[in-house]
Amino acid sequence: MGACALAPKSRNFIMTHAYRSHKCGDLRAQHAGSETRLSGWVHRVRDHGGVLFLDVRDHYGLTQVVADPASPAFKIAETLRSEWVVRIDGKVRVRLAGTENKDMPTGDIEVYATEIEVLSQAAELPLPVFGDTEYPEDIRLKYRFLDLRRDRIHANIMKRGSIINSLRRRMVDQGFFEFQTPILTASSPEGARDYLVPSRVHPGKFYALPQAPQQFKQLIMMSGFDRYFQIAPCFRDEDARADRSPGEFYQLDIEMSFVTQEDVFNAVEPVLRGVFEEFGNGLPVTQKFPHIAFKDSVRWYGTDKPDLRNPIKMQNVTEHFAGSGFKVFAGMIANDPKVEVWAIPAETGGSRAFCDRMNAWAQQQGQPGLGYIMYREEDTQLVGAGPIAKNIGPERTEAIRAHFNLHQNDAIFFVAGQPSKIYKFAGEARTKIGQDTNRIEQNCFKFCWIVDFPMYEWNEEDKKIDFSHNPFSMPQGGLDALNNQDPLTINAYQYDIVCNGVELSSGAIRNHRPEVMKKAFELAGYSEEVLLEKFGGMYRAFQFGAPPHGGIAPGVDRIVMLLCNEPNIREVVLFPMNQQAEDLLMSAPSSATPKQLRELHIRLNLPEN
RNA sequence: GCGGAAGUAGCUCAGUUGGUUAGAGCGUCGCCCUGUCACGGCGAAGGUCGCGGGUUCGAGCCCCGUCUUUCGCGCCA
Repeated sequence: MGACALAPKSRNFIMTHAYRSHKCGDLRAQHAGSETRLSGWVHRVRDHGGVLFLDVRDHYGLTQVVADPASPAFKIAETLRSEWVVRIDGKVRVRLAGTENKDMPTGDIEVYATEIEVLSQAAELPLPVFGDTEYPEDIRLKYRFLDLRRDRIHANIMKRGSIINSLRRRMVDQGFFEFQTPILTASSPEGARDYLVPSRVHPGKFYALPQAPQQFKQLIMMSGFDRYFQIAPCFRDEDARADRSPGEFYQLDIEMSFVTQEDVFNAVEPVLRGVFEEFGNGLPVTQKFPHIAFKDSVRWYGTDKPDLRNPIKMQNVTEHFAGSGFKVFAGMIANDPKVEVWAIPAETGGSRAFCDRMNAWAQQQGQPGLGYIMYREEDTQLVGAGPIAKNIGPERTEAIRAHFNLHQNDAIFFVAGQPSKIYKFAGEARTKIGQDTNRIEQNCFKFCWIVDFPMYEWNEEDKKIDFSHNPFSMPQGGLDALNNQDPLTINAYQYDIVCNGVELSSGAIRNHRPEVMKKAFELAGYSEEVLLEKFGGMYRAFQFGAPPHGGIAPGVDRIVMLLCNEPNIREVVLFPMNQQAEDLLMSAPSSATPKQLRELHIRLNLPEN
């Protein structure tokens, strides 16, 4: 470190700084014999009566300080407690032979204290900094400043910062430019619930915090800029999940002009791959992200965010069951042309115990059960066992085996029904089978693009067509498709990046043609008036020469979660809110004063109790 | 809004079938200890068992309600 290389050995220089000549991670054997001044927190005290050890910690590291009765600092040293803040003057010396600590970078030396000044005392700790015990969330959040002193989360937050720096550098290196978009803006009628901010100047009117800078980044393209990015705060008033902060989160927001979908992929893929290679502790990262159509992803993996570390790929095996002796499936297929049978191969799952366990699990999930065939060797022949194999007969059993190239002691499970009703359960079964047969690859980052999302979906509740994702996406086939195709069959130039089953980002090539946009909204039941009223600024901009453009927005918090190997987003956020969207440290949200409310022309109408 | 789990000392947890004075480790306080790095030893303080109600001769334990935290569902274009 620079400081240690520059620090001269003269005592005079050391005393020119009030708090430190070195940081707590600086000192090495080469410094032995020199004077030093350290400041930091008392991490741990080991008092042997005649000799006393203090581990002194700062942001940079830990140094062992020693005092004995011969030292003038001894009396004060004996009074020190955990997390007090101290300034230590002393002499660096090599530790006695055999007492070095190989686990500490500074473990070859210690500082013999000659003077100790207590800079701050600490009350009894509600949350110990030392050690790696788990603590309840509310205490950690209330005393976040103590929690953040702890190793793991301190390192996570630093890693987060480094990752964001790296993302910025990689974007800038590719010719992107960072823009700032407004925080106080207009409510957008689609999507998540908005956070509203009352206007003092305009009684009864409200700003909204942006759910994402979506419209702004498109307007930046229409304003003649190109290659926008921003580490953008986004605000959504929706409930939390382990991987979803309530209230606010950050996106690497990106938009580019004159691009096709491939151009966006080529810009973003190296950034993510690079950052995962840089910060992923050397774990292998997918080199070329495969493209998987939304439709295929659902059929193969039962989800639009597949975990490709799980090698299991489902297949449609309806033909093997149509007209077969397994009457349950055969009957379903005969009665409803939409019914399909999906098969989930389970290598090494061919034991009665495993299949029964899966079946019981399925019933616990509210399913009638989970049919299966087990393959076993009998008289050098591979045969199928279990009720289904008996019912469909050896020929079909063998055809299914051959289709999946199954071997002895493998099994295969079946789910039947309309795809839209079974895909979710089938996906869960795939995950469970992968986990329970130990087939999920560990220690790697498996990426893919999910492409060709449907433009619309059927809203069963309101009996109408809805935008399935982003209403600003360009439909594949353009106006022609909107005019002539069944809307539910139209795909959009809309895509997601998925890593290890985590949806990292979604993006789209935008709809930049006003007539296409008008038609697209019309199909979802919105008139031009609504379009003008809700998206007036952007719709107007489309009338004055909008470039073709598109973008994407990877979620920064989730990237950091994956790279820190943390299952909970609060472990990678400095000052997170709890699940009820409360900041227990700052006590937010809190009541407003009557004066504040009066200025804002707000009268409260609180619920009972 | 709904469902699962948890709530016992400052902190992490144990607590048997409902039965005497609710325990341990860490921390705190006091005493001892000259080579520890999870230092060690002796001792002490520290509890409305989340809260309210019920059942019972008797409740940390059983029942009902409620609050808090968390995980999931809904929600998140």
